[in-house]
Formats: sequence, C-alpha cells, structure tokens
Amino acid sequence: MTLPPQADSSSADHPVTPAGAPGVGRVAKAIPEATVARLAVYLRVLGQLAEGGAETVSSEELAAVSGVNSAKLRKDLSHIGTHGIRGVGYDVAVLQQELERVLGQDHPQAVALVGVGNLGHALAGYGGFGGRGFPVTALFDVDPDLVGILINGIEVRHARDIPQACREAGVTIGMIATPAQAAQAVCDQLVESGVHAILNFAPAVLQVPEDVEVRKVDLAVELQVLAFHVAGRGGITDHVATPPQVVNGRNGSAVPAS
Amino acid sequence: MTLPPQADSSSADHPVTPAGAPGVGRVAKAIPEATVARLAVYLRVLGQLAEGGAETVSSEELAAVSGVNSAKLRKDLSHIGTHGIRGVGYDVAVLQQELERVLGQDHPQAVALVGVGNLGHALAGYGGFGGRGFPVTALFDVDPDLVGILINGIEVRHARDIPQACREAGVTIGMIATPAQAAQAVCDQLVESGVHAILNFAPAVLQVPEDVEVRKVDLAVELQVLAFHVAGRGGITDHVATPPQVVNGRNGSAVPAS
DNA sequence: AATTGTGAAACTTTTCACAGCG
DNA sequence: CGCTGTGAAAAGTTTCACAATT
Repeated sequence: MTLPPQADSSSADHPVTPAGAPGVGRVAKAIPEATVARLAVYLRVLGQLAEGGAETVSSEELAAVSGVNSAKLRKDLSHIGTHGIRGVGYDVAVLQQELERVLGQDHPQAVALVGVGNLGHALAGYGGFGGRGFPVTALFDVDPDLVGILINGIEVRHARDIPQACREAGVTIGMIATPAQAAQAVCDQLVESGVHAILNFAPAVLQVPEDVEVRKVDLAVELQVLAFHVAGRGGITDHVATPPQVVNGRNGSAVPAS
Repeated sequence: MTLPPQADSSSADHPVTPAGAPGVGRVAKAIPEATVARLAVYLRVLGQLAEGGAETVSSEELAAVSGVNSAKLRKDLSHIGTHGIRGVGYDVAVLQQELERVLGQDHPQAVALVGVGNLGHALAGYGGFGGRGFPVTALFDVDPDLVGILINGIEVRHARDIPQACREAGVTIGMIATPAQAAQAVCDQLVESGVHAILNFAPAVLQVPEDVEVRKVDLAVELQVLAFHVAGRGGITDHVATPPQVVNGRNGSAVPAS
C-alpha cells in the first residue's frame, strides 16, 4: 500500500516523431513504435549482408533473414521514405546509411551505466554492444568496494556524482542495473542530468516526465512468459515429437562462447 | 547472401492457449500475448503489496503501481476469469495464487544457460531471477577455459553435452547467451533436447519449429530505439499536455546489480 | 519479368463508458 | 456508493493483393 504509482513510456506506447526531416513545413507521419524496433534489426542484418559482399537485396531476402515477412518489411521501410528500385531491390549501402540516419546512429550516443554489480558489470564489460555506436562513458555505483575500480578502463564513480559526470560526458542514454529499490532514485538523478532515454534492467516501473523515454529489459518477466507457454503446452506436447528438422540447409558453425 | 533465412516467434506473435484449464472441452479463449507479459508484472507487484501487508487492492491501485491504466488491468484480469469483488477490489492473496497458476509458476521450471562468457556469466551468477522459481540447473560453453569451472555451485559443461544433460535435468527453458554465429546451432541442440521455450540474448534471429517459443532480448536494439527517440525529440517536444494521471506502460522484473 | 510501394482489409490491442453487483 | 467486468468504439499493427515502375 505504500508503493508509488508509476508511469512509463516503454515498449509500445506513443507514436513517434520523425527523425532527420530537415525541410520546413514538415509534418511527416510518425514512425510506428513497432517499426522502429524492427528497423534496428534490419540495420544489423544489412551489416551482415554487406560484410558478405552483397550490393543489393530484395525485400524478400532481407525479410527472410530478419525473421519478418516481406510485406511488413516494405511497409516498415515505406515509413522512412525509402528508395528501393522496383524490379531490383534495395541498395545495401544506401539503405544502411538511411537507417543509421533515421535511428540517430550517425552520431554515437554516450551511455552511462548505474549499478555495476552482477549484471551491470557484465554490461559494462560487454564492449561494443553488438551494433556498436554506444560507448559506455560513465559508470556509477554506491558500493564502496566498487567505487574507484576500473572496468574497461573506465573508473566507477559514486552515484552521487551522476548529474555532474553525466553533463560533463554529454551522456544522452542512461542504463539502470541497480536493485529495484534504488532504481527510481537513480532514474531521477539521470533525468536531472538531462538524460532523456533510459534502459531499465531493474525490476521496477519507473516514473518519469513525459519527455523521457524508458524501455525496460525484464528477465523475470521474459522467463514467466516462457513458463506460461511451457505450462500451456505441458500435457499436450504429444504431437510432432522433435524431428531433427532444421529447415534451412546451411547451418553448422563451430561454437565459440565467450 | 549466405545468411540463412529465419523465423522467429518472439515478441507479439500467435495468440496463446490457456494454461491451467483442466476441464475437457478445451478451446477456452486464448490469452493475448500482450496480456501475458503484463500478468507477470502484476504478480510481482502483488508480491510487493502483500509484503506491505495489503489484503485487498483495487484495480486503480494495482494498475497505478504496475504502470498501466485500470481499464487495461481489468481487461487483462478478465482473461483469467478473475474474482474481484465489486465495490471492494481484489483479494491480494487470491489473485496472486491465480496468477501463479495461470503463469505456470506453481511448478518451478528448470533453466539451462548456454554461453557463460561475459553476459552469460552474469546471468548464471544471478541466483533467483527476480521472481524466483527459475533455477538455473545447467550451464554450457565450448571455451576450454570455462568448461569445468563452477558458477554458483554448478559446473559448466561442454556444449556437446546439451541434449543429454538437459534431458537428465528436466530442463524446460533454455537461455542462449553465446555470440551470434553460434546461436542457431545451440538453439537446434536445445530443441533437440526437448526444450520448447528459449530466451535468446544473442543478436541473431533464431529459426525454430513452430511448437517452440522464442523470446529475444536484444540490447543493441533497445539502445537503438532509445537513440531514435533522442535524435527525434530534439526540436519537436509537442506533447499533449500532462494528464493528471498515470499514463500507462509496463514494467517487469529483471536483475539486481550489486 | 521482377520487385517495390501502398491502399484497403483483417486482425490485435487499448481505451471508453456504463450497467450491474456487492 | 464504489468498483468490477465488459460490450463497443478507437487506435494501432499486420497482411493481402495489385498497380506502378524499372
């Protein structure tokens, strides 16, 4: 009965105002939230294709590799005023650039991470963040055993320095990997520091002003959703045992892990 | 041009067959995917409320603390045939139990984790997974430096043992925290082991048979979505006033840090 | 001939608003 | 009276299917 009410603008909420749009009389239609997340996937896949030497790609191909259907992909790309070539497909390099621009990835965003315990430490050490372009430039914690240590060459500072350090480093995105009960206070400090985008790993719903975007990664919820599916199938698994069906031909690959 | 096509049943895909439903006549209405994820949140919040000594809670209260609006919460609960008391609210303990049952949390699910590198190590070390009920009972990797070590008292085994070890341990949920290029092979092995639910942290789209549920957590995508908002907001914060109320959103549990 | 871009249809999810119950 | 449960409307998202374009 004492828990604070909370708001958040995570996952699928409000539509989104367009990015680059330089012109004047711009009222360009917003890009749907669901689309934005997929654009990021397309961008990653395009990178892989480019590495493989592809110069063009059809919506059919790109969609297949991205795990969506081609109509959806084309609709998604139509939101960014795309420049595919009918009868041919998309120029990989051009599309890549276009997506980077729209996603605001042409300028790297400085990221601050608060909470370098178990998970936070891993996140801090996870250099590059898959797609790169998101340098973690500031680390914070309150644990005296952690404050002062270096992770990936970055010193962990005390959380009380968040506002000052974030402003100095020009941080635009904050990640919260603290225990739940500390999350709101940390969030408030990040907001105070001028951060408008927060990725929250703590199992807590954050309350933020409406111009701050929060996304959350909630491992327990993910597992529970999976458990739901397991339970739902539980007694009914009898069908189609588990044939060694691997639909696509090529596959294999050694398995590095670290 | 050599990348395999992929399908994925992650986020919001097929509707879902009901859980506990013991009766004969099956076919009860499916619970919407979006709802399932929120039920997990409500369950966590109820736990906090129960700890705080609350015996009943209104949809308004529970919704506020969960970061959603009350109509949505009531609609969500209506899918599980709820038993609120008009004029009063919900009995906290009853609702908790009901949610646990529906989410299949009354029996804990054994979880296997493949890839105990940077991120995987943190996941393995995080005992309890927020909501608990998801014991990590098997760890795998291919790195000789990692195979054989103990994490939280569990020995890391070679990935080649996945099928055997998973069957022995009765694993029902697999987590993949390997590099992208290893993910599909690992996934295939998990599926072969009879695992029907997979949480994928690798930046790759997994191809699975349709009776396997995959959810993915993609940190790079999350950051890119946030970067999009940072880039887009700059000049255009044309919001629609500030409603006197909690907006909505979602939340979840995740991983503590220190 | 192949493939994009897109209106319109289908479907899903959210919100509204209120009847009905305790 | 206060609050739940829900039908119906609205909003958002996906899919279809085809005319337009290279």
